[in-house]
Amino acid sequence: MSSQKPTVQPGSAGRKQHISRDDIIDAALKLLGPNRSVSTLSLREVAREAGMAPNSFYRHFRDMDELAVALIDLAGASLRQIIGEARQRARSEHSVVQSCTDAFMARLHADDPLLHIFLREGTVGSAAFKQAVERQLNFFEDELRLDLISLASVKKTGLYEPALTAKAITRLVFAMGATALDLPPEQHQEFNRQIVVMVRMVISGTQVLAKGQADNAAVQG
Amino acid sequence: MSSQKPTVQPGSAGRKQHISRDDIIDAALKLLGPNRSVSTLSLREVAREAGMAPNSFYRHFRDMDELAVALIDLAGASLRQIIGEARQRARSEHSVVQSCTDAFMARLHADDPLLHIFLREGTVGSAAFKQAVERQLNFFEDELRLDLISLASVKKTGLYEPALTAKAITRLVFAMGATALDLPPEQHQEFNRQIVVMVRMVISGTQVLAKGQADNAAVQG
DNA sequence: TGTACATCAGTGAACGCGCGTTCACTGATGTAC
DNA sequence: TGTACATCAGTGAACGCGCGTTCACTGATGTAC
Repeated sequence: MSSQKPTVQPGSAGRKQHISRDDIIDAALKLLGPNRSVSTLSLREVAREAGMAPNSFYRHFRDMDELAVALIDLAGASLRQIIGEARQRARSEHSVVQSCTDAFMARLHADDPLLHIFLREGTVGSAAFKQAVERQLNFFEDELRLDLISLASVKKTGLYEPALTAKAITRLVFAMGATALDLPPEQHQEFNRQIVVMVRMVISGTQVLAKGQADNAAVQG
Repeated sequence: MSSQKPTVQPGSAGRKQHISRDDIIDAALKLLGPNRSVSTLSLREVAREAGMAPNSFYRHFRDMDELAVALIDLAGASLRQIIGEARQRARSEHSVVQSCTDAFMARLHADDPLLHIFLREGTVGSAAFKQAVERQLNFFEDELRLDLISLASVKKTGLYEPALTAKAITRLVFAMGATALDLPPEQHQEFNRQIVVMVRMVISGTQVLAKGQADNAAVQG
């Protein structure tokens, strides 16, 4: 039960039968935990945790950067699935935005290392890494954009620049989420409230701007 | 004119006369440039750039982390001064928010390494580092809060939770700024437009929420 | 003014360490005949 | 069912490197007398 030792079963001979990409990814995630940064992981450390020789790493990834990109893609896919489920659930019950925000924050407070990387380290690292993060964020923005459009159509409200609105909400929520990772649990509830209000501000704002635009057009037209 | 060599004057004997904290900070900034991350700087590298022996570093900083905190404090102070000047200028002329946003983005596109660190690396690093970033952000939020209050009072508009509004704007602008660092110059203008619209959304939103609140109170009172 | 001395910001040399990467290897697995 | 062989994911050993940190030192500067 020693917590830091690599997880190698005692009976295993010198040579591992098979190592998969997922084994390596799992090892990396185990090491990352809630507070460590990807950039502080070393190839040897990951190999050690995966119970394999350091040079075996190269059979699966070109370098640590490629591993980092894999982690981000995984994090994005995982989070999007969760948000997607929340979106489905919300169709019938209550506000889509509220439901998605709840799901996001539940995940946030679950201390998922994948999400931590996504939120924290999107702006540092190699160009490839940053592009991977940006790509995942764009997926979110795109799905949210569609939500906002259908929401506006149902509620008969305006919507000023849907793409920009989606971007603002996404970036705001992710930025706030990143700082929330360092918050003590007793502040989670207040934090959740703040996020919801902020999102409401942006949505109310986009409706006002849309209305202003429509009024203008009416005057001119 | 070789670009990467440490800046040591040829005539200097083995021993430096005097090394200041600022010399070390300058060396760090020179190394950081537009794209490198603080966490990739080594003590020896900074010392080399400053033209001093590695161990001399300890005469000025406990470790690299203390240097990083010093950089952040510097970045915050510098940016706040610029924003402060923009705020003063705006008093008479035009919108405070517009003016501050302009100043922020001008600075952003000036490739100031200090600002890069501030925007990019606020969510990684040691606890002390993250707290330093958070502290600087809170300064911004506080000043913006006061601006928003006086703005609302002048324009006779409502203001729902000034502190939260200020926080939303600050975080949104900084998050967008961080991603903007990787944008090619020809997209700067479009980016600036997006930021301004986003801020307008939040401000319009807070006014709507305040109005809703007031109406509610009127009905109940 | 001169001398003795304390201070302390600078230094050179050395330490042990973990790192990424390379090399030639090995042995399990699948396939052709 | 056997046998020979190709493939290739695994390995151990070794490399050179830059790192953070330590130690005892030195010599410029300021101060007391």
